[in-house]
Amino acid sequence: MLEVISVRWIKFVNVVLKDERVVKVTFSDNPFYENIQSNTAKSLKQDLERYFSGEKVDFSSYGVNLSELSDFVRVVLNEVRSIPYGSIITYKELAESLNTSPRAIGQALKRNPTPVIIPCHRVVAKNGLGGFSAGIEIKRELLRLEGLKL
DNA sequence: CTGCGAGTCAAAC
DNA sequence: GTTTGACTCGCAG
Repeated sequence: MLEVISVRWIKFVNVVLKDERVVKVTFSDNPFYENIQSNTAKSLKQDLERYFSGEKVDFSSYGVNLSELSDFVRVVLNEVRSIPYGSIITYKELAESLNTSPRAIGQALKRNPTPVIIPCHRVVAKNGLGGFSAGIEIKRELLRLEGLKL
């Protein structure tokens, strides 16, 4: 069962669900054709709309499908999911808590298929912003939504 | 301030 | 095997 959510923001944010688990999040200039059936998808759409209008929303209760990723990436992304709304951590700090290196963390984050749901934008460089697979301006705006500025 | 080299480690080639 | 980063640190100019 495949479902699609598309909500308007500075760009359209498109979320693809498979069997009520998030498999992919993308950003685009035009909306995706929606297909919303399950209660999970309905509730997620509402949560996304609330989040992008500036409300504090926690996505950690939604299921995510990470089966195509390596073990290392899964471990990193799981750790990232525990970062609370409105707070940030550096690549270095994440690396230290997982006994690896900042660059390896960056590699793993780049492979995050579901930005926002897995809040990889809350991981920043020690001095500055770091990068973002969907574009650095998206990351900056996500942080601003959560009341942070860099 | 800016630039460069080295350390680091998973992924990609 | 070698190269390449969503990084960081230290040390020159």
